[in-house]
Amino acid sequence: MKRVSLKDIAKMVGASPSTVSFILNGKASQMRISDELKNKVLATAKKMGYQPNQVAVSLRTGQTKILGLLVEDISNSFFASLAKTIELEAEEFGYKVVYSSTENNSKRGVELLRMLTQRQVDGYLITPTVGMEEDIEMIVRHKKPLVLMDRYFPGIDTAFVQVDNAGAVKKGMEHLVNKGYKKIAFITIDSGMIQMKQREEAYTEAISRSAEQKKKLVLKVNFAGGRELAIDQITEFLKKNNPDAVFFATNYLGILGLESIRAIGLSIPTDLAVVCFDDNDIFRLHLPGITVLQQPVEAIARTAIHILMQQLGNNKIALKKNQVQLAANFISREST
Amino acid sequence: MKRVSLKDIAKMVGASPSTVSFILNGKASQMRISDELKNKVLATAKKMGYQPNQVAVSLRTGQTKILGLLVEDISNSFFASLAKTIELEAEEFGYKVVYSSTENNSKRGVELLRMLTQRQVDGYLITPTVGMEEDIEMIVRHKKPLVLMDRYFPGIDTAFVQVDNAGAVKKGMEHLVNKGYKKIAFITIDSGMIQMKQREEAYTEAISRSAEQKKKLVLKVNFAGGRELAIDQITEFLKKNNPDAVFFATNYLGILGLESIRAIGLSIPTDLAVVCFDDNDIFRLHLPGITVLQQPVEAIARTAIHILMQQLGNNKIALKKNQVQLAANFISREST
DNA sequence: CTGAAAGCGCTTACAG
DNA sequence: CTGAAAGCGCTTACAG
Repeated sequence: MKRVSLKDIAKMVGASPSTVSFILNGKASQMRISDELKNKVLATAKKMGYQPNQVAVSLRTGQTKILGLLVEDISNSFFASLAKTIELEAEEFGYKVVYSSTENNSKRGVELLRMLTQRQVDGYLITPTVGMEEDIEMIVRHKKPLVLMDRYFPGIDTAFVQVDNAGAVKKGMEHLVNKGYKKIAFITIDSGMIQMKQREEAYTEAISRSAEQKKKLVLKVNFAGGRELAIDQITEFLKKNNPDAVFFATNYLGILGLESIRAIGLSIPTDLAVVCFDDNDIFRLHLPGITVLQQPVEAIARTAIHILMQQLGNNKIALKKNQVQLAANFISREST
Repeated sequence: MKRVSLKDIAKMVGASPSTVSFILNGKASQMRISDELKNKVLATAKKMGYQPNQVAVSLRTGQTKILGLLVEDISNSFFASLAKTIELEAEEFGYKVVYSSTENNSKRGVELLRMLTQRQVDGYLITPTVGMEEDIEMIVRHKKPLVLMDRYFPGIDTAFVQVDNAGAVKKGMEHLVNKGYKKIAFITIDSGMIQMKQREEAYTEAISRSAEQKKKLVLKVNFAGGRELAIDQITEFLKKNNPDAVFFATNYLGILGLESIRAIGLSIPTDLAVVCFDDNDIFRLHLPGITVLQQPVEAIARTAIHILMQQLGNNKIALKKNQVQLAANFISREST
């Protein structure tokens, strides 16, 4: 069964395709088309189950009404809720979102970006990885609507929205210091991306200000070997350095860290206090509950969409800034 | 900066658009185009950063090379990893996947389905909700490639892939019975979809076979009131009926249930044993670990893609069946 | 008030 | 070996 086209309907009612197109697009009165013809066309379209071919519409109008969203990993809870909120927000403006995961692999990221370009998306929402600089610059040069999220490239002038990483880590560190912890470790990943640098710098800064702790204690976990090896790295680090508190720089590090802490047999917070960046069902349900810096995911998504919509000329509200940092929420639980 | 088209390149090198098209599509030798021209075209395309307009290609060829995936909720870990595996598998066959969440809302589901149709996806992978019957039938009538996942409509003849729900619940119930539990409750949702019915029926069946337990003990949680109210329903049910074991029918019910159990102050498994359908980071990390029936997510995704590819005529391997049930993995932890 | 025509950017049978 | 032409299904300025 072939799908019915505009032309089919035109033939059926004995009008021209253009007239049918006007009617179906709600321009009947504007084009002073008779109500009789209008109703006939509408009825026929409905009866025949007409669905416009969006591919043709897109080619003709130059607009796909699709936004391309690239996140690091859609199966990570932070990115999943980011994607979900963005999808819902975009719908409000009549846009559909297609999303994919870069898996933090720049080759994959670049390929996906090109694919989005070839599919003619109207705008881009990207959490870039190292290595995507050139392709991002290309989008900027083409003056395509673009908002980076969670991170950005300091050397490239684009809109972006992220959590205030420095402020969040500062808040967490102050909490630990005030509670009297004197040997606070920071566990992060070996990444060149700005958001991880910001977090680590804030830790370094906090230590340099501390009267009690003189030495940084940083582990950069290498993920190349997979999950088990990552846990081993954390275990070894904790055993060797014996900190009294640990700050995990991302939610997945925190999850691995909890496994590691359990394997060693340390009890939280007596042997070791724990703070983690990003909230998560696991941290809430864990016994004891884990103290976290929760990212304002919904606000990040909403802000990103608003900035993008402004670039697309779809927004009434004029935003002042297109480079935004939003404060994290400090949630104190029993782990500290 | 406008994007460069085939025609631009043709003009640039002084050849016709058709020749350029053949070269760019790797048909140069087949069309006996001179190596000189070929290299010139390739070099020019590269230099000018040519990217084919897939919208135009799709309109012309009638193929988008896009699959539409509709899951219940992408921020649920089960569906997130399903989506991820499907995306990866589809890539192997040269297809891109666009996905969305129905949120178990049939109106939304139907709208999304139409949107996929209008976008001319080449095939559909759907976890349907109640109320999508008509639109699913429409797809079947149009003979569009379609595979349902996780559930299906008994009255509509489509391909589908799901876990063996009955077998999984049976396995879990036998485990509980063998461990000596005599008052086993089943907590599920108030859903008309087949997969939930299958799970509940298997519970009923197990109870009817049991020598020790005569009466079913079933709670159907109503989600309309949101998360907190759902927890309240579980709390009240557990307090009132005081079972010695509870079987949660989905992962999100299990998570809510753990909160509820904690709120009541019951200890697992002494006061109450727990088994849950679907595995999850939380169940693995929970103290005590939660015994689960893990769905073979990757196998489900792979099987679904293979069936779809067969329908699309892309597969070498001939599958015998297009309605598949796959066994769950029983993972015993400390909660039972 | 309504229709014929051009064109979006491609691919591919057809002609030479 | 290469080019001119048709056509995918729409939208929209133009003509009457």
